[in-house]
Amino acid sequence: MTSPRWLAAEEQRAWRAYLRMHSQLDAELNRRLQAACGLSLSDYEVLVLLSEADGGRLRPYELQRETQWEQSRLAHQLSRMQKRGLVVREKCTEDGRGSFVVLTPAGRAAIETAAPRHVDDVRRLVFDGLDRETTSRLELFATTVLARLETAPGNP
Amino acid sequence: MTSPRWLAAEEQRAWRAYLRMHSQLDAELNRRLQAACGLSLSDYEVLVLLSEADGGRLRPYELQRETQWEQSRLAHQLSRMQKRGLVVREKCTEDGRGSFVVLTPAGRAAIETAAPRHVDDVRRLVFDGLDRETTSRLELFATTVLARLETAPGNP
DNA sequence: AAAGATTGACAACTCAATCTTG
DNA sequence: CAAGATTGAGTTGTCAATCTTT
Repeated sequence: MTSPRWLAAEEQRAWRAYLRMHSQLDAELNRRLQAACGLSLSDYEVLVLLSEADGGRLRPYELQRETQWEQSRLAHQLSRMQKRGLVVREKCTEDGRGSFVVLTPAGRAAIETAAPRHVDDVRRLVFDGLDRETTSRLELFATTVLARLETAPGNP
Repeated sequence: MTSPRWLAAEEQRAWRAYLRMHSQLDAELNRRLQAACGLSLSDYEVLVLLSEADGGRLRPYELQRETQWEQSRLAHQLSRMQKRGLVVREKCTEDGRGSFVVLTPAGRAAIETAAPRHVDDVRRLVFDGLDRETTSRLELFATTVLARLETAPGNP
């Protein structure tokens, strides 16, 4: 039995700063998107994927693959968006089990209004402050952790 | 009227990787903490702050300052934790408007069990994969964005 | 009125269960 | 049974309103 391996001082600082930064940034981006366009970041993510897809239509499982959300989270999200008229669901003729999610004109209008604004928020709050080296390290950090998550051993 | 300034390709990649990484990591840390200790990350955060405080007691506004949460989020969180016996609220005699949040023995036991496990998860999923330079850049990234958030201009 | 704090209504997420078709 | 997808119950977070004390 070994005593717990705590984080080194630099790691502690980095971790606490990271946690605080993320929650603040996420909240701020959400507030702005909500205030300016009446969309949440989740709405935005779905709308972006649909707008980039051929015909503005995707199968739910494709959306799930891209977003990496829980299946039921996606279903609830789509139901809410449908109720607000941003998307509609259609039956899939090829596979009777499946369905399609289709961007409505209102949904397309929403994302076209929201995208430039949101990108501008991200640019100003994040990337305008970062040099190339820090940006590239950010990507390295993210991809490194993602790789570790994929091979994640359960708690032994 | 200028056309929107989109993100550069490296920025896009870094941003998308960052978003995906965070949501995956957050979910995984939450699942592990929940499975092993029956605590959420929010519970954990409150318990850490209380356990580091003198007498295991803090005023709600102090918790709010540290967590940077919305006032009502904190109040709801504390009510739930109180219902589960992790904390209790006491009246503040000095200031009739205020109250104290106090760690119970059960709350202290919970954080003492959870902390080493959770730190281990963070170490294994994150820091064991990062070299000193990347860790230091992570802190720089976080503090830079935090600084920008503090001077955040509204959407002009 | 402002500070400290709580409440209620509603929105969003998680987990487990369910339904339908392949 | 497995794949694609949805539903319902319970938890957590947000916003606006409220209450009490300074």
